[in-house]
Amino acid sequence: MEKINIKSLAEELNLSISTVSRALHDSYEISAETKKRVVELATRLNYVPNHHASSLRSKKSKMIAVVIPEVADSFFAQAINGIESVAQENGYHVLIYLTHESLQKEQAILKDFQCGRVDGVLMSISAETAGAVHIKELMAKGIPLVFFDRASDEVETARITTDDFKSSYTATQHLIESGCKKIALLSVSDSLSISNERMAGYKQALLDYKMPSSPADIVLCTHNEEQNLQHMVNLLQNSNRPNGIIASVEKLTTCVYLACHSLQLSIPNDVKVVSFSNLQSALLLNPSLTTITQPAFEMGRTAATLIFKSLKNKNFNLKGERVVIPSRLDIRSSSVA
Amino acid sequence: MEKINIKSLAEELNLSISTVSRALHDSYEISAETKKRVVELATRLNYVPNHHASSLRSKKSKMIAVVIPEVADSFFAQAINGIESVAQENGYHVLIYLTHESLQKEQAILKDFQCGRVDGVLMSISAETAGAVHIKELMAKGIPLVFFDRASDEVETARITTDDFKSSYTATQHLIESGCKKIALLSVSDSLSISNERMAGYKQALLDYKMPSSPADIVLCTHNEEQNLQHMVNLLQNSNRPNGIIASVEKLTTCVYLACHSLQLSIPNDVKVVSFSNLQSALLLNPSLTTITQPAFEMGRTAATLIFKSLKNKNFNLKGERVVIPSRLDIRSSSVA
DNA sequence: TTTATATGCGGAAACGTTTGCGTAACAAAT
DNA sequence: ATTTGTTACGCAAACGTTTCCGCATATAAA
Repeated sequence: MEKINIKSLAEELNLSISTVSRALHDSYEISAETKKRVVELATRLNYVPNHHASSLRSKKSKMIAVVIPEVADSFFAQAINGIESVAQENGYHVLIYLTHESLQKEQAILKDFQCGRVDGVLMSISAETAGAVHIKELMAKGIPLVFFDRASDEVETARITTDDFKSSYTATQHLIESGCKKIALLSVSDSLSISNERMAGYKQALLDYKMPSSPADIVLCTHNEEQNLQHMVNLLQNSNRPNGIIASVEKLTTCVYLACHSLQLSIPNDVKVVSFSNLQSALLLNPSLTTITQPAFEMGRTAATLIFKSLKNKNFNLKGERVVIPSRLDIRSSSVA
Repeated sequence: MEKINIKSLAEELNLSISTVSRALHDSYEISAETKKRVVELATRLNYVPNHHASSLRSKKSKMIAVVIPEVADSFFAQAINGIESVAQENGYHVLIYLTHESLQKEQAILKDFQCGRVDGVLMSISAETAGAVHIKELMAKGIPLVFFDRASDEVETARITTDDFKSSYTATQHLIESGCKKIALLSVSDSLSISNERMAGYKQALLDYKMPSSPADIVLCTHNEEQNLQHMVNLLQNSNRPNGIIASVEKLTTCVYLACHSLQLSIPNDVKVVSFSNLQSALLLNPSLTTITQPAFEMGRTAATLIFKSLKNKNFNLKGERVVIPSRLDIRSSSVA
């Protein structure tokens, strides 16, 4: 079985290479009959166009990259689902890159994109990411980029987020109205805009309700489970412990529940809990967990939709695009009065 | 800023294109001094090699594809993590494809791979997948493929699985020893080898313990949550309802818990539950869930490791490779006597 | 002195496409 | 009869690499 490419098709049909190429692309310059002949032979011989050659020539890769910190979180898993579905609809392919919250990896990954490997990038920055030169450099090369969830404030481009401030405010408010007098916020970064938004919403709620706000109530967690658990235990066995906790990321829920369990503190009687979480199983927890559910799938979809819009329409400017998809507070047992 | 490629580097340095290329690849034919000059200029000018050109010429894409049914499951999320980590170590890139359990999509995706887009494929087949011509066709083109978790029996290649038969046997045994007299198995496919293994383990345990085995106890679930819930309710409000349930995939857990809750059946008193699940939050459920925890991350890692082994070493044969990584039964409240 | 051997580099083809430009044939308009 | 236009196609140049050759020069072996 010899190699089957555009050239061999052309020879077989006594046509030129260009005609075959155009026929396969359904060009208007080619007669219907010729098109039919070409397509027929192509399918018969099981012709599959070489993607590298066409990418090289056309400078379009038909690929987008998704750069995220981690995929172990159900938020990103659902987001990927959304992204992939849109990509498939548009005939695009999806590359996945995990930064593991490392700025250095993020830089290396973006740098590589300068070779034209991908036509566009969907990104949620790492917790470490402070500067943004690597992002700007990539965009300067003409590669469109849209942020979803975690965005960099230093870069002017589209960003799909959820209403972090508001949902955090609502969560805090909910805890206050449930009788909490001292509310702790578990954060995972002090630089991420998303974390700051959540923190701001929390603070604003405390302010509006004339609650004392102490810096000690804002706990910066790490990426080490054991360490976080220890943190939590320390926090909760303090005499001046909080009676309300907001976990600003899904995976911190486990620590809170475990710490409470080991200290024999009752949720929600001793301490009420609400968590930013997309866990399907939140309502099965003991007690069922009040969550701020983010529209992960939709965020993925709209981020992808937006990037394709800019890829199809070159003079569509991503700069001003700001899509905010609201989260939902699902009140369950962990926070009731 | 003019285009910066190998040619412009060569001109700038008064070297030939081939020399520059060789220098960048650290070829032995090039003097140390020349190499230094080239590399220095390359980094100074921020040169990034064009991946499409090199792939076209060298016929190596430095990409692998991961083809899975869904990513919403925490098993696949963790597996992706494992795969990506190994890929990054090897300088490879990871393409993600979701079949959404559709054979047709799976076929289209694999067909596309024939263009040389990827050097290798990691795959977990869809529940629909019966035949395997599309897989064989791809492998006939010389693209190595390794299965992880869900494999096709018709294809001779490496497969990374967990000990489905044994872990299912163990789970059943555990329920029997906890006093269950009638145990239902919730399956999601009657064709997937993995499902059949789990079913066989279950049946064998029943046999060994001289328990009656009824076809009605094996419930084939769908991909529709509502429908499954209804199924579950029907099953459990039957007068002859089971008092033990094994959920062979993670997402079925929710249905079971919800159905029990709505029927006011107590877990584990009225019905004991164990589930194949990788949910971090299993121990936080109400009651905490006994799980068969699959080594998802490790399975991803070894699958990836194996494919790279075959990519590096052309005469390494994947055919006979069978890696079985044991799952772990984590006994918790949902199944205690 | 001749013959090998290694070292360091350049020329040019090839990988499989896409695409700008040219052109033959024929019809319609002037 | 000439011009203009349309349709349908071919030629050949890119795209940026990798790699097979070839070819000097230098050193070592014969």
